[in-house]
Amino acid sequence: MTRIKDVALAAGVAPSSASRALTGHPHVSPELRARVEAAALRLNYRPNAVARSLRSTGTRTIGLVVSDLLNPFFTELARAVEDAARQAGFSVIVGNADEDPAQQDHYVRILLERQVDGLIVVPTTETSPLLHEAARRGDHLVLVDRPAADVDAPSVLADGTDAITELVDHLVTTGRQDIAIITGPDRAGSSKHRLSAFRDALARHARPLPPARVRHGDFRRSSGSTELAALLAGNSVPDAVFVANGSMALGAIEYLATHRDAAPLVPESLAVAVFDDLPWFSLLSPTLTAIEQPTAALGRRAVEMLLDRIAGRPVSDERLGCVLRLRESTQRPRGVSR
Amino acid sequence: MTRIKDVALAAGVAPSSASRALTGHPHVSPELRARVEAAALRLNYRPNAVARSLRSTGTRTIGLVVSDLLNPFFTELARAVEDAARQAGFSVIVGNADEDPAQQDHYVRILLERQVDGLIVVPTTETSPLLHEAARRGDHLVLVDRPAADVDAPSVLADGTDAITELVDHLVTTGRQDIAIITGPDRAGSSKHRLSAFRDALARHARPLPPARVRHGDFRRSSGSTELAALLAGNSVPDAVFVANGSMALGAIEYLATHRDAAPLVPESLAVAVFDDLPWFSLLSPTLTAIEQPTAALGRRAVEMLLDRIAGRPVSDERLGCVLRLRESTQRPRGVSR
DNA sequence: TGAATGTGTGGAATCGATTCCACGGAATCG
DNA sequence: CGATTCCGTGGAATCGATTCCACACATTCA
Repeated sequence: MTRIKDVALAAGVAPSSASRALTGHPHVSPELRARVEAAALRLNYRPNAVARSLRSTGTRTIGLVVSDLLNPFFTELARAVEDAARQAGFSVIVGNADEDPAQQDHYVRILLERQVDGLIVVPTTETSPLLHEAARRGDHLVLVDRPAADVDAPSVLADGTDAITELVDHLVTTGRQDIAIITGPDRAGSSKHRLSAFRDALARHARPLPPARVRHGDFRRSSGSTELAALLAGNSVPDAVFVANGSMALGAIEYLATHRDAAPLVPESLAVAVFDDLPWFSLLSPTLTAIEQPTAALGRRAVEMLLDRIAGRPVSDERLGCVLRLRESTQRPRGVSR
Repeated sequence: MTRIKDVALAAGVAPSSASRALTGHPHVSPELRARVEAAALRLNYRPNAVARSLRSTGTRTIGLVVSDLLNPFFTELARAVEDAARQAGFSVIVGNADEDPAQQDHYVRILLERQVDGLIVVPTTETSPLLHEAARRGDHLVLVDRPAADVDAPSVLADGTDAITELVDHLVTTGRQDIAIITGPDRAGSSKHRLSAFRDALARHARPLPPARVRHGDFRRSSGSTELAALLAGNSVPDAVFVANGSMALGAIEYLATHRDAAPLVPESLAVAVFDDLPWFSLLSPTLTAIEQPTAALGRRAVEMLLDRIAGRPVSDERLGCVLRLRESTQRPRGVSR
């Protein structure tokens, strides 16, 4: 491997000068710079970023720990983070926690050992000792999509309260009587938040949300099927269901499609709505009512906030709004008024 | 920050001994090891992976450069790679080339500078001077999903020839007369391969594939719409179309959905089939015929091959088969025989 | 019992770059 | 015109860990 020493030798200068020439230091004569650059090119020199990072502080790398890479929402988030990071000259190391707190900790630890300049995390749990400790030690940290109560770090979240309220209003005014929710695990902040926004919205219409109408999935595809099946198994079944993320929605729709004869008709006897909008929702029949999150914006803002933090600029929490996309799956069929 | 020197001091030993104790070196007395471990725990010592990598060779990191992270196929691939890598104790740095050869080169360069132990690349182009050079220099490299003629590196590809042949047979025997293809850019090896398998399969039935029936998209969603629109714009339109990847299929279906009145009926007057199967294809009506790739297996094998290569074990190319999933979108409606 | 081998430990060299410091010469300033 | 600042450069220290080497001591073997 050719090192900077070799380049310096070939150019007839000291290693220190070669380094200055190649990293664009101000006080370098054009003549020397040209000689060094020529030598570097001739020797096909590739700087060793590991050595560089050791001496100078900073790796120009940020770590991203997401809770489930297979969920298209996080894919898009990761993509946005990667994009924004690259534009700022940073690389991204991605860790997939798979909704498992232990695996999340594993990645946080690894990434910190790798001396990432900062960390963007979608916390799988609301309380995490390791994240708490990292924030306390002054590691640069930004939380995204889900809050974490005990971690002292800024967060960027999608605030779905208004959209959820609007959705519930729509369900109630179109005559739905028995409204259920399939939400995520209680340990996830986003899950709790969506549930309470939902409950509050129902309360405004003086509707309670009985425990039997709250199902906790794990945010993964298969739990969408299972939990919907559970809801439909009783002898009194709901006439509307709100699914708290896209992956579980896929599972739920699959359940409906594979049990077409036994399952209630959508939207006639069952309204379906989803938190998180996916491109193919409008290709289904009926098309699927969904709440659209500002996914890419979340990723971009997370990176901006992290870079601010790294640069020592002040950073505060941020909430981005969501938009309700009313489609066929929550429509009362024509003429069936009550 | 606490360094190993501090731990050594606290434990009353030399840094070299501390290092041996913590890295599980064989000749260390249990007593000393215990003292060092206690000190490390007490000081909350976190080893600096950058420094470690500089001295010892290897970063236990592999680089993955994919051509388009938003394509669910690559998401799943990335997920599989990440999974297999983690199990082997490696981290993954992901770069997204966005189907742009320049961006691909950018990432390959960055990742090599970061001293990744190996590189898994989905090449955007069939010939890449930088990859060629990297392979020549002996950097560990594995290509996945698409071949690259001039790069001396092992590859893992999904071989769709049989499935494509089967599909074409099915289209021809169910009476389709005018069969078209929307493939990817010519620079992508996978695109060329799918096109030629398709052409060969037609040729067996003595069917030519006229230039007007071959549309080149860019593998992205929007080009699916545009190219299908172009096919349907002429005064003679095809009665079957094969879309060469999932993202373009999404665009194509969107086009059909938004032009429902003007567009031909599927499958009655237009059969639609896709290379790459996505979970929601069977939720559409009509459900979508697709060729399923062994996506996760591709990712796993790529990692295994890369690790073999790093360990100096011999590695050879691999081809994994695909499966045709016949669904409604290519079915002749009952009674409309010819 | 003497030689050979093995074990546990400390000190110093090392990985490859950046950066601090010093120094000579040029430019600037009062 | 002497003093100060600035510029360009080389040599050496440095980042934090691992690993080579040497040495003291214990063990094994012939």
